[in-house]
Amino acid sequence: MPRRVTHEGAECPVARTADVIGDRWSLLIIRDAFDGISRFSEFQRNLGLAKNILSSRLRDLVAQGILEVVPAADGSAYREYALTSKGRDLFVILVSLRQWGEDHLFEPEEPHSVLLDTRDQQPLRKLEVTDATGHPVDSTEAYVRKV
Amino acid sequence: MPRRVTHEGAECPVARTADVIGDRWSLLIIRDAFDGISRFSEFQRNLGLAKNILSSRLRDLVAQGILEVVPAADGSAYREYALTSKGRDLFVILVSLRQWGEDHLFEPEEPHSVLLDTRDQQPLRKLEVTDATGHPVDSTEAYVRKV
DNA sequence: AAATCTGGTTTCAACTTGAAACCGATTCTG
DNA sequence: CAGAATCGGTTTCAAGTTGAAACCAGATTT
Repeated sequence: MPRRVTHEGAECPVARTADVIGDRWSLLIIRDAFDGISRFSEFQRNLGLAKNILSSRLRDLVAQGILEVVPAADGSAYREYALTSKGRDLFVILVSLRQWGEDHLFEPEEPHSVLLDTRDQQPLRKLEVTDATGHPVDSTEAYVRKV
Repeated sequence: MPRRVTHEGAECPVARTADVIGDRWSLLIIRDAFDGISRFSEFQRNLGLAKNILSSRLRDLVAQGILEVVPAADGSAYREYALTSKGRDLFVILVSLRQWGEDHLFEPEEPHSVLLDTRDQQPLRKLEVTDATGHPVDSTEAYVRKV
């Protein structure tokens, strides 16, 4: 029986991360959470996904400790979903996805949303992979050492 | 009929990127490609996924311009898959996934593979989101401006 | 008190995934 | 050079996942 393959126990951090957020909806839910979305109905309206799928994804993200359920900020009896510290640390991943998409998935003049620094309203600087001393490193100058 | 929802035309670069690589296998195939894997059978052995799925994912990645088919380096009649320039630009995404996984998905003493700088054998520096002047910015200090 | 909104769960069909069998072309082996 | 093994897939089919829509209980609004 073809159970969903999992990499929970993988020695490769990329594999484990892909296992947790390597799914279109999870990534978009997290993106919306960074944009301040917190209620079930807001996620649903904004993403246009089926409620059962949203329900399942939110449950998974809470189970992973990426989101947590908190009482509604407006004092009502409803619940809200908020990023945990672990979830907020996904920010750099979202930024890397955004920057790659901007560079490779839009036509030169095609408009897209932009992520701006609140202080100066300027776009953020391009992420850069660097070595221990801060010098740029590209993929040919690094290798994975197996555990 | 529930056709696979797509965000090809989304105004949000994160959504478009998630559409292209937001899938467990694609991400792992790309990871392996960075590790120098290039042949169908190598990917299959290394990832342990079904051949039909691998075939389908490779086809998609080639269609997206992330991989390209090239003649085998050993002069045989077989083909190989190589990262394109667009594919190599995914490096920073892989690094961000790796670093988050290292920080949040392993127990303190649990071993995992590490990405090292070829020159000095040291781990790479932690990625940092910064503003236009290079100062660190966290998710609360940035916002998305819709197009 | 009735109507509506919220946050789901259930149901069921279509689609995707995965394992295994199969296959033609290429390469290795004796 | 014949036969065996490897390579790079495709086909088949069952099981799992996704999605739309209906449904529902509790909270809120009118």
